[in-house]
Amino acid sequence: MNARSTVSLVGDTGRGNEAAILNAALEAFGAKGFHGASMRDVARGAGTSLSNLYNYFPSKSRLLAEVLRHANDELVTRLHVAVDEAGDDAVSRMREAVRAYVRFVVDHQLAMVVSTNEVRYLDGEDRERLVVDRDATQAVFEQIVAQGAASGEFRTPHPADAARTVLSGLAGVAQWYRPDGRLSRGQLAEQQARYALALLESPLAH
Amino acid sequence: MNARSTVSLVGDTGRGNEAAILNAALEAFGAKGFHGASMRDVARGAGTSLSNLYNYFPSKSRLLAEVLRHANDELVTRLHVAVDEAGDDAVSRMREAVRAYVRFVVDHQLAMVVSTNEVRYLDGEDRERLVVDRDATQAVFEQIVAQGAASGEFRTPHPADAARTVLSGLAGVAQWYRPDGRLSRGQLAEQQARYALALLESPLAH
Amino acid sequence: MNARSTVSLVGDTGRGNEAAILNAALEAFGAKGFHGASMRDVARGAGTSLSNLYNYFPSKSRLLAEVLRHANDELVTRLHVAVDEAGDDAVSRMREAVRAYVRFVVDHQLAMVVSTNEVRYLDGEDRERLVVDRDATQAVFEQIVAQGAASGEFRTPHPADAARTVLSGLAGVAQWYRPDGRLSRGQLAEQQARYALALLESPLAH
Amino acid sequence: MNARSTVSLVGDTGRGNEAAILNAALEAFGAKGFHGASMRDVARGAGTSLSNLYNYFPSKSRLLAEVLRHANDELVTRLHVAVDEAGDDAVSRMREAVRAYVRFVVDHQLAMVVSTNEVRYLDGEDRERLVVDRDATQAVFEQIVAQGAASGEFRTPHPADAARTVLSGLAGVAQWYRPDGRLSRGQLAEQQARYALALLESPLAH
DNA sequence: TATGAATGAGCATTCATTCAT
DNA sequence: CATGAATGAATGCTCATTCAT
Repeated sequence: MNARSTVSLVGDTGRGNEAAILNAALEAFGAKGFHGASMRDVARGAGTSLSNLYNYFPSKSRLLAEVLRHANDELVTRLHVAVDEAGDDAVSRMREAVRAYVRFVVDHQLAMVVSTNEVRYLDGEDRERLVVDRDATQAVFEQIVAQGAASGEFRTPHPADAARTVLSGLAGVAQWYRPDGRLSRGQLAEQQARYALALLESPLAH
Repeated sequence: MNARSTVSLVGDTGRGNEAAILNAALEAFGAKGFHGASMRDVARGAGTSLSNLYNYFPSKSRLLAEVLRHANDELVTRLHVAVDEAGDDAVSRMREAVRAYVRFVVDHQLAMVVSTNEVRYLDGEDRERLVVDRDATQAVFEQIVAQGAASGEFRTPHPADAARTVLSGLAGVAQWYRPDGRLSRGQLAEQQARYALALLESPLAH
Repeated sequence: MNARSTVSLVGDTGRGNEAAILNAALEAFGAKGFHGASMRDVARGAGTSLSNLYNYFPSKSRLLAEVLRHANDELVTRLHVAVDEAGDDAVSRMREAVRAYVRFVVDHQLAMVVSTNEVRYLDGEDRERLVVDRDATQAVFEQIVAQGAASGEFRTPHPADAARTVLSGLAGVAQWYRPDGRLSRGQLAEQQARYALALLESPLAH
Repeated sequence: MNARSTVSLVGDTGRGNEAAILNAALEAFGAKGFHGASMRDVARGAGTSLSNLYNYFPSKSRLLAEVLRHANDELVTRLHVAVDEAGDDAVSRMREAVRAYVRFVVDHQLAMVVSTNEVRYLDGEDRERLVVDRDATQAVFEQIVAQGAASGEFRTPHPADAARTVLSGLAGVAQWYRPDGRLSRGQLAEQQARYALALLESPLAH
């Protein structure tokens, strides 16, 4: 009941082996880390030749950047859909945001882990771009917290700090989650939502 | 007022260059990651020759293990002192535990970051030993949460899950903390304590 | 008249630098021994880069194994041709076998020396394979001795022991032979044949 | 009946750890070859520290030289004793020489193997000295063969060549001998003596 | 004698990347 | 797009040797 076969992060891009390479890179970076994984590892995983990698990505670093971009895009998309479909109050919106985040972590744990652990190895320009994209996610949460603080739904002071702490906890899920764990995907999402709302000192939450 | 010059994690061990090597390794692994940093980097940082490193540690992997062991020992020691000196109620104990943890993160952020990011590169045996040691820390938090749940101080269900989430958030601090940030060390500790108690649904906490 | 420029052991294999690498390895291992010669020595001798060696052979040990395999193949081939072309009696067959062996030693002394001295450094699996191949050579001699013993051509008891001793002496030739020595290739072969037949106690031999 | 526990080549020299070091070096060079064995291996085997080795021998190369010198001294001594105690005729003398040689091979196989395989790694001067010492051994055999050729006991022409071939075969014994083999030490010696005399075309030998 | 710490050179091997085809 | 061969730089690690004690 609990099982959920992880699905490839990147679907066919309409460009030959591109998706296979990106997914193999995700796998390799996830298993051995950016510096621990070699381009040969990636090529082997993608079922293509080493040199062919360079027909798609000009460098290992750019390959990592693309992997992380795809991961972040997927997360952001899910987040926006969830928040848009939620009710108007901050509690509902936060609950849906947390749920969506947790579901992403469960569906694409490896992508989440790699995103967390390997950003630091991005080249300057790519790093900055990703930081900006990540800030968008953070902004979603901050805005909800701020809304709740204004409406009295959340009593925590310093909305930005609190939002960051909530996100820290959510990102942390990827580090310990195991698909065969006690909680189902839905239960895990529910639990994390409760933690978030409690942390934000929502008087109605429990 | 906010500044606090980070102090070496490892003090003189009474064995030649050992402390210098451990501290240089921490620095190097922190800056470039385990696989990104070379033994030459470590040697340079320690002011000794590459080959001399191997008179102290038989491999890069064992060097990492020793760095992480020292870091964890320091954290565990601080934690136990803090909890022992706290009052008897769960709220006080949790507050002190969180404060001690945050102070460790601030004092030894690099050690904390490396501990979080590079454990995965430990060899089998070393990995297991560290996991055991880490579980001791987790046990401290779990026990406090369980105590609070029993006494009614915390209303959160599933003490173990909640404790893990609190710890996730605290470990996360090391990833974004900057010494020149808005909050002083004490304020940061206070804030995190509040988040933790709120998350645990302590009715008296705020 | 005596000179005979040693010819490369390995001819073009149709795969880029492979033959050049094998021959350079033979030269290097012969000059400095397996552990005394470095892959850099081999690369230099083959006129290619160090790293390119690994596009052909996955390790120094496997490179040695291939060198020895080529050497043994050549010896075995020559031996079989010689014995097949000899008369039916044991004396003729032994004489031709010894002659062929000696000619191989003279033509590929280095290969012979390396085969003798460096087998021990082969990895388990490669070692076993070569031992099997070598046993084939020994079997050729044993069988001839056995035939001669049965027909009365050789009066030595224990054909297997005698065959081994003959082979020991032949292999020993590679250790002291000098191309500028007193005896020509043919004379040397003749002399060794006489020694072998005498050792086997062939009444007609002299 | 066949067993004969190999005894240390070098007995106490009256100089601290010297004998232990020499024997450990023999063991190490025998197991891994001169370049494959490290001074650390030798130190470990001798139960002393790495640096202490240099109080006894100024270099690895000189250590090898001393090992080989001790081995050759023992062989030469045994050989001279055997020949001196033999009768006056060439056949008896040759038989005793071969017997003594074989017994040395059996008693100190490792020393024999190392002598054969690692001489080539000796430094110029040490190499020359050992070659001279070895020539003494060869001279013993040559002289016996020459005597036998003169007296008609041996009918082989070219005494020097024949002597060399006999010695080649004897040295070869060390490469294949196993203490648990079919033949006892005495039987092996007898067999080799028969081979030698046959090779030398001694009409009375069989 | 004996040791532990130190070192510079060297080792086999792997790396990301390039290029001719 | 795809490949196999090629390369220079780097990697973790070991080496014989030295030296202060």
